Amino acid sequence: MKTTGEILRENREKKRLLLRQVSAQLDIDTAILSKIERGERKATREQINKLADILEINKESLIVHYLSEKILCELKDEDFGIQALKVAEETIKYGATKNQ
Amino acid sequence: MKTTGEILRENREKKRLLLRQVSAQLDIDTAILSKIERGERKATREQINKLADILEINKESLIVHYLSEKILCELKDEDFGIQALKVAEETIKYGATKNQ
DNA sequence: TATTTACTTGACAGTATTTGTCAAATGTAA
DNA sequence: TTACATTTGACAAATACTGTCAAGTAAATA
Repeated sequence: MKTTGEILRENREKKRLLLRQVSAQLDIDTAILSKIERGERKATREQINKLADILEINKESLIVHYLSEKILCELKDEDFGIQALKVAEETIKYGATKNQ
Repeated sequence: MKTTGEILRENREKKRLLLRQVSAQLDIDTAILSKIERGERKATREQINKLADILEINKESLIVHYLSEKILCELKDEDFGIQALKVAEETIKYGATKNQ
């Protein structure tokens, strides 16, 4: 599966936009956006929203991509990651949010 | 479903241990353990390991509980949380780890 | 070849969040 | 009352996050 960064870069290039142009709209330095696209940094949740608008990417698909990448990163060294995901999924479905 | 904190407290009381005794083994103040049990703070990953040992709780079940709670907390305000979980699950199953 | 332009890299700074201590407050039982 | 367990909240230290900046690379072009 493509990384979020890859999707962002592909879509930016498809629109013929420069890092400079997009990062200006995000109000950050080009350096950060460059790193985000190459996977060296993570975008913030807010930046993802803006990027979907700027690059005209379907919001749901971008967000789902971003979130699942974040979750996978958190579980990458865990032996019981899949089990945890399943429990989390069941809990959401069941409706019991019960968060802090 | 029970919270991680509830499980920890139940098991500590089952073993007739005081906060003081357990927190000493964790090398933290009782205040923190108290907060962890009441869900006011999260345990660290390392503390969860130690707690499973100290309280003789099945490691897999405690870890799964802890991780899924963490994930749910992260997704609590997300509209597409379930979708993200499913994608994450598929990605893990598929074997493509591809993390940063 | 020298300039220009886009992007990349790494050192660094400011801020936010996490993780903890401590002391005082509360609750409870002897 | 005293003693002990737990809770609470103010605070401090450590860590992680988010960004800037300036110098570097690479490719196109005057």
